[in-house]
Amino acid sequence: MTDDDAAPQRRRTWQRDAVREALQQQPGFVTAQELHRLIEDGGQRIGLATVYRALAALVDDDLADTIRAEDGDRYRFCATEDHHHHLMCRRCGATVEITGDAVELWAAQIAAEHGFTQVTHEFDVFGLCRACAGG
Amino acid sequence: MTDDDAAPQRRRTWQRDAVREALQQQPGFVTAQELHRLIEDGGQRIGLATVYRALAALVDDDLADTIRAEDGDRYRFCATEDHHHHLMCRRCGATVEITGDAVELWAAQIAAEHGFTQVTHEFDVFGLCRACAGG
DNA sequence: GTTCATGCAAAAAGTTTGCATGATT
DNA sequence: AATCATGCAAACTTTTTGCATGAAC
Repeated sequence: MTDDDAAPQRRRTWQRDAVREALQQQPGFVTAQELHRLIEDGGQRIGLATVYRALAALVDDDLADTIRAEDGDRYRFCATEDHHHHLMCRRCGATVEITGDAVELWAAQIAAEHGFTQVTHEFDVFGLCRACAGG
Repeated sequence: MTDDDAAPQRRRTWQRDAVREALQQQPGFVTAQELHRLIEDGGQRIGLATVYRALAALVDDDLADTIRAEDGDRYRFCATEDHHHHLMCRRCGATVEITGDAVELWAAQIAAEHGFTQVTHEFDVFGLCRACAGG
């Protein structure tokens, strides 16, 4: 049960700050590459690998959230520390964060019943938002 | 509203049959590569690209379903079987089908609350099964 | 001064595509 | 005979990693 929570002594660099800030400024989900372009368009030169590493660190620290999209993994700043899920519009990408303790518990229970450990789960709801469905 | 349902005249080949059959025999989600290996292990030589193309055709014909996993896109045969979810071992791939009316209802309710329509959802639980957790 | 982060380029990993050959209708 | 599918390899995309340099502690 050795947690890999052994906080690996995170150093503050302007690159990491830039990634976090750029991520926070985004309303929705962005890919690492989009974020990289955003930062460079802002006049700061930064390596793509650094963006990936910074994002991985943020996710590891539960400060960012990730989902897998068609064009790659998308990240979003996520101050809420709880695990939560998303309701996303298939058409315009509008996203609503949803939390559901019931589902968390249910997933854990199902897993336990079957003897599974180190459980994670993915739960996302897709649909058409009112605006996009709009007649 | 022009659907791209212009069925492009699909020809029957043993490769396409093999892919469909192999997919149907899998209880859970499989990657194209896993499917490719399964077919070849079954004694039939088939190109990986062919497996990808066959899967794309099945998805296009609504005969298969896809989700994005850590190790790539995973497919499952999806002929009108009722909606259910999976508990899958990250290590050995053992899969348990789980049903949860509560979650179905909850998803629908959340979506409705936010004015979303034409709702679908993905819910899968991943963990280590007892055997793989071993020790 | 030590340790960790950066940046680049190369490597992985998964998927798609071009093209000549072969199979299906 | 005319198409469409296959197979291979090469191209592509996204993400990760090795390693030398540079920054943070």
